[in-house]
This record gives sequence, structure tokens and C-alpha cells, in this order.
Amino acid sequence: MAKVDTSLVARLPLFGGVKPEDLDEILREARSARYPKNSAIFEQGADAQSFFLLLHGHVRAAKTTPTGEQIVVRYVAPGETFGLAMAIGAAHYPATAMAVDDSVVLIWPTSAWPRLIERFPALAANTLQTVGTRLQESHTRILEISTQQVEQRVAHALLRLAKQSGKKLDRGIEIDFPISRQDIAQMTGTTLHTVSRILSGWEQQGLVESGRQRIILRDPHRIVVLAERTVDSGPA
Amino acid sequence: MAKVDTSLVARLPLFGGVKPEDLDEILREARSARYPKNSAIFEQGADAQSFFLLLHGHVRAAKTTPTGEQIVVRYVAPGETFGLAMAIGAAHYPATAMAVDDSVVLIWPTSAWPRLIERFPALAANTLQTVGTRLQESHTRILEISTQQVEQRVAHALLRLAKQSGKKLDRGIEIDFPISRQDIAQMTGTTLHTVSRILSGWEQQGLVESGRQRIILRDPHRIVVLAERTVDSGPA
DNA sequence: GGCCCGTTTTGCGCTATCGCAAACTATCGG
DNA sequence: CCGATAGTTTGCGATAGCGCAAAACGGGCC
Repeated sequence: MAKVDTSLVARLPLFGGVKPEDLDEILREARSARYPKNSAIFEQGADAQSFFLLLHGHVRAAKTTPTGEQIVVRYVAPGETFGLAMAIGAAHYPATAMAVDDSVVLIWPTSAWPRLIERFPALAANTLQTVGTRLQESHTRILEISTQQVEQRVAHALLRLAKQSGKKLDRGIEIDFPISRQDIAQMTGTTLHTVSRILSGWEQQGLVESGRQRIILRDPHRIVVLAERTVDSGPA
Repeated sequence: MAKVDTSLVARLPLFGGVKPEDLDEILREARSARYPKNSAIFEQGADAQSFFLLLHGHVRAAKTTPTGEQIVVRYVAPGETFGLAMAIGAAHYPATAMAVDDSVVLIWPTSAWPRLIERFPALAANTLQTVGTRLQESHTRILEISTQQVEQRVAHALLRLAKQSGKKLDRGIEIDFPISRQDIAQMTGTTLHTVSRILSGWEQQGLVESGRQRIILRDPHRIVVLAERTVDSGPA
């Protein structure tokens, strides 16, 4: 049913070690769907009926507290899976997924997962690998929130976004999907006000160029320096 | 070689869906070892030559920054695995593991993992599950550090420790391994001073009873209330 | 072309929490 | 039994970052 080009997805880590003909079979179980910019893909707490592979676009996964505050768990880039609640044995999605750009995804029913990993054990191994990597990143993030100041955390966050979804311009590297100050605040455990102040400062120093939901790193190297700078003071 | 009683480990989540005779085979690949209190099991950055299953005792996994600050990634309770670097495709341990109590572990060589999961796919599925669960917990922790104040975070941390490794006393619930103010600070992203102040306060209110590396929750219910309390003020 | 709405910027006072320093106190080894 | 050591408590000043409020700014829509 899915008229997805096999060759496009064959190289993804998820399918490493899977034979081409098997890949066909796996893909046959999926359907594809398009989500317009700013549409919800699934909501935190909803039944985890499907899991997803992002083909085009960008998806924001965010977790909300009972009192309404949000954090951005991650931005999903093309080629990555999301909504893997079932792999971890959860009946409900632990976060909300929203397309931040027009996005195209492959969708498998959660119910297909047990059969898939039984027939294709490499899937489980590959998924374990990516989930494990995310766990590590998550720990790194905890380490940063716990030990660094806001400016450094913002620097790290932007550098990561640039690496994951940066678009090379001659003026610098642009994060190639819409992202607000608020979003960055939710990635770094601070407020949009503080992020705004920081970016304003950086803009004056020529480190970044930014506007409405748009950020260009003009001097990535100096931002790296900022990110690694130890707490103590600047020039005496 | 391992003279471990099969029945003791058969019920662990890791071995769910594994036939008893297979379990024998798996265990034959492991050796067991004893680590005295405060001895290191592996160091962050070292070659990930083994992975572990904790049988008795308690292990602290901590991550260190280049500048020496630490955070506690988690406390490992009996029956849990740790040091799974290979499952996530890492050649080196991303954290340091230390026995906080005299501990007994099963040790498999990392090199055995690929073969094990090939022969026993349930192992991969089970591990995926536990790693996924840890990922979720990790996200919850980020959410807490980002949105709650220190007192609430400490409350949550203690409640979790109590649930995971609490020993029922008639005076309350005791966390049944040695844990310092510093440790709790490293779990909650604060300083030992702040933790000390908070616990002192709680002690006066009869919420806890604590001493040197020892904490008893005397009134878990009221601590739950504290943990969930929204930021704003107390009684007017 | 003008209006409306979501985003961003910025000022300002406030405070939770840190950081340092110093005193105190269990616990363990001898 | 006593001293050394690691952990804990507490005071006090400093401050990074928050929270509120208001203004400026785009950009798209009609």
C-alpha cells in the first residue's frame, strides 16, 4: 500500500541489517500520511496506537506538566523514529508530537510491533541502539541543566540543532525549521525572556542573526567557545 | 562456572520469555563478582568490556563533567542491569559505577551480547523495554529540574528512592543504603547545602528523620503533598 | 494597504538558591 | 578511649535568572 521508495529508507539506522526483500515486507505494513505545519500528530496521554518514522519535515516532541508548563523533549529530524511508546511498554504516549513544518511520516500500527521484531530481530537491536543513544543524550542534558548556566545551555542547544538540522548558508548556519525563543527556553530549562536577552546580546556581538522563529549561527566557532566556557568571569 | 541459583534470577524482567534451559545457557556465560562498599565497578570513559546484573547491594551510576562536577544518573537496585554501553553502541562507559554497599553482580563480557540477542531475541526486546523506561524517567527528571523548585525536586527524589529501595520501619520508610546530602544534591541538580537546609527544615516538622548517610521518611504522605505543591505561597 | 495577532524585546524589582566559610558531630581506626 | 576524617549544619552576602508589565515589531490576512 505504502508507495514509499524503498531505497530512500533502506539506509536508515532503523533498517540496518535488514534484507531488501524484508524491508519491502516491513514497509507494506505502514501507511504514509502528511501533517501540515502546526498540526498535532499525537497527544500526550493518548492511546499509543501507532509509531512513526519521519520522512520529511520536522516534529517537536514536548512533555507537559499537570500545571501546563512544557519542555521540548526533542526535535525529530527526517529519518528518525518517534512515538515508540510500545517499544518501552507504555500504553499511552508520554509526550505530544507536533509538526513544526509540513511533514510526511510513515505510520505503523503499534500492534504490528511484536510481530515485526519477532520476524526481524535486527529491528529490535537497532531500536535498542537508538533508544540507548537518546538515553545518553538525555543524561547529558540533565548534566548540563544541573551544572551549567543558562547561556552555556542555550549555546549547546543551538549547536545541537545546527548539527542536526542546520542548513549551510554563506552567512553561517541556519536552523532550518521555525523555532521560537519559547521553544529554546523549553529545551534548556529557562524562560523565553532570558533566551531573548541572550540572543539579543549575541546578535550585537555578531554571533547570531535571528528573527521571528528563525536563527542563523553566524559564528559557530565562537559559540562553541561560549558553550564550553567555565563559569567564572570574563576578561578582568 | 557461575554458581548462581537460576531460580533467583528467572523472574527478572530481563529474562521474561526466556525458557529455563536457555536461561542456564545465558548464565553460563556470566561470572559473578563481589564489590565491597565504595569500590568502583567501572569508570566513565573506560572500555566497555562487560555488562552487569546486580544481585545484591546497591550501585550508584554517576556522570562527571570535564570540570569535575558530578550528577547521579541513577541508583541501581538488585535485579537491575547496568553498564549496558554495548546495547547502545558505545565503546566506552558513559558513567562511573560504584558500589555504595557491599554488592554482588553477574558479569557478562560485552562481546557475548551480539550472540546472546541473536540466540535469544527476547533479551533484546526486554532490554529495549527497560532502556525505554529509563528514557522516560530521564525525561520526567528533565521536566522536574526545568519546572520545579528545589524543595519539590528533593521530595520527588526521596519518594522515588523510597519506592525503589525503601525498607518499611514502623517509624516510617528508610532508604536502605547509605546516601549523603551530596548524593541527593547530585540527583536533583542543587547543592548539598541546599539539601541540608531542606532536610533540616523537614526534620523539624517531623517529615523525616535523618543522619549521616541515612534518611527515614516518617510521613511519606505529607512529603507527597510537598512534592506536588504548586509554586505559589503557603497559607496566607 | 491597513489591521490584528503572535513573537520578541526590554526595563525593573525580587527572591530562591548559590557560594563561601566556619563550626559542629558522628563514626571508625588504632 | 581518643583523635582523625568525612559528613552535616548554619550564617550571611552575592547574584543569576525569574516574573511581571509594557512596548515594539513583524507578517500575514482580508
